[in-house]
Amino acid sequence: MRDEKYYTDIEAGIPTGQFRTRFAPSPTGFMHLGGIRTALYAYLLAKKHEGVLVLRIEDTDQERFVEGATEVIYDTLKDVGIIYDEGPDVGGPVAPYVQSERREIYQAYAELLVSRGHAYYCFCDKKTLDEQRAIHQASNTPHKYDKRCLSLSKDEVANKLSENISYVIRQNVPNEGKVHFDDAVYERIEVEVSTLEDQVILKSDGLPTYNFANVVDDKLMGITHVVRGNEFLSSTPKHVLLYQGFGWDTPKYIHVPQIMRNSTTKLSKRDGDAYYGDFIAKGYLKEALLNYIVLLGWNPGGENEKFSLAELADVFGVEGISKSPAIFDYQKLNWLNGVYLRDMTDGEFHAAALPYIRQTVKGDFDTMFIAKVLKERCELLTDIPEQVGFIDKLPEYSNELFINKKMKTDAENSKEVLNEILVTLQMVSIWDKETIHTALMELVERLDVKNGRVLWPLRVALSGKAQTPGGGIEIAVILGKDESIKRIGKALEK
RNA sequence: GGCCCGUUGGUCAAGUGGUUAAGACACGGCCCUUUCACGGCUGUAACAGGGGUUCGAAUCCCCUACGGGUCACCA
Repeated sequence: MRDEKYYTDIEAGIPTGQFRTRFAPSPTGFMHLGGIRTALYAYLLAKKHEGVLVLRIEDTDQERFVEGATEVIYDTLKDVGIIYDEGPDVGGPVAPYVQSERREIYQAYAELLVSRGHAYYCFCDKKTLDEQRAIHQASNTPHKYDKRCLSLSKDEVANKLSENISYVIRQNVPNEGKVHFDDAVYERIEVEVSTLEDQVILKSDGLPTYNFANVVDDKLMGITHVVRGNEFLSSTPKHVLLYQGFGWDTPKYIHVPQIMRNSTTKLSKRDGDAYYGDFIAKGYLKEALLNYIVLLGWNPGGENEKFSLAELADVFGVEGISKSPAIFDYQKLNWLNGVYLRDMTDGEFHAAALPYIRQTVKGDFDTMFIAKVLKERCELLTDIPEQVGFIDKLPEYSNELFINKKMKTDAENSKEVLNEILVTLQMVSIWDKETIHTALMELVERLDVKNGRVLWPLRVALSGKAQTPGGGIEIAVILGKDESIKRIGKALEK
């Protein structure tokens, strides 16, 4: 048994008087969208309160260890702009920030809890426990550990320990009474302790379970506000009991609702919609993704929905967090992504779009101009290659495309008009938007028809598509005079 | 199954005893010297159900239904 000084030495470093929150992911190799949102909320609250965000790596499950997984966490947070003030790679006053490096601390605190009667050694092996569980499952009665090891005498425990029998330490939950805590989102939650089990707090490998490490670390790291997913709502009463056992105050809890794929299922790895990387690969801008995510489960109050990270730090607050789960809506994400794209300058958009344009456009074309007309009609960068595919090579198309009810065009009158267009364009000497526009508008006037009668056939002849970035005139500019005339001639052959 | 949480239009959601029940996405219509898109205007569409409390309930209470979470030596 360690003396009091041991504990006071550890606790001496606890920062006080500041708003401290943390993001505590397990290194699985991927960053779940829900996790990023939790991190974001924590970050924003820390910013708002001029506090500190701590990054803590929860790697107490050795079986799940994944090489390079912590780097994924660092990189993703850095990538989206969530800056933490303390963490394994940046240090801080309450290091280490990786749980596997804190095993002595957990062991010491587990022993402290045992000495106070709030925890006890348990020597039951897995087989015994599995059997018990099976019995309860068969009879459909709720399973709870029966506390049999609690009745072991001090000597019995000492003997077993000296015999090196494998053991765990369990929390000793009182037999009756209630526990409650106040959540910033869910308000007061109260449960009967009789519904709680004597959970394992220290595993036989000497490492703590999540529920224990979490409490010890949050206390020792001076965490004042805990932001986490609401899947932890049910285990929070057990945490509260642990705090009480130590004689510590509980932090403020802020449980946030889940992000769902649909009303019954969560976002999943299988559908490729759970991880940050999935979305970046699909062509989403991280700013748009982050902005969308923050809106899932939080309402800004006003009409504005587009926020930069800096703006969010200002307007974000727990009052706006909702209780019910939010369903992830691709349509709205796409829309928001499009908003971000359109808000770029032409230069920025060109830079972002160029790699995608170049996937299908290999020829010598004015990519700056292409990007300009593309910007207004693009929601996802990954849509671009298909959108501009016709530029290099006219795709096969059906004459049906010339038929457009609204434009009052059909195969016959398109043919007539295209002949006129051909003649008109051949006379255009300066091949730019203005000149072509003027020439064609004169044609429209001379034929005494609506614009669409002329421009729709032009678009189809030049692109072989009904939907294109830019209108007929713009496409003509992109393609150049020779190619444009060639394509119109081709259309006339059809 | 026990315990905990949730339920306003297809989706995100405002709303905290008296509102014509916001707004956004999506969808439809109209407009905009070119389809689509962008932009503008406009339309369709909701308080899960049932009991209370109250002069008056989306708002407070109870029940039911549905959905989610949790009940591991995972986090």
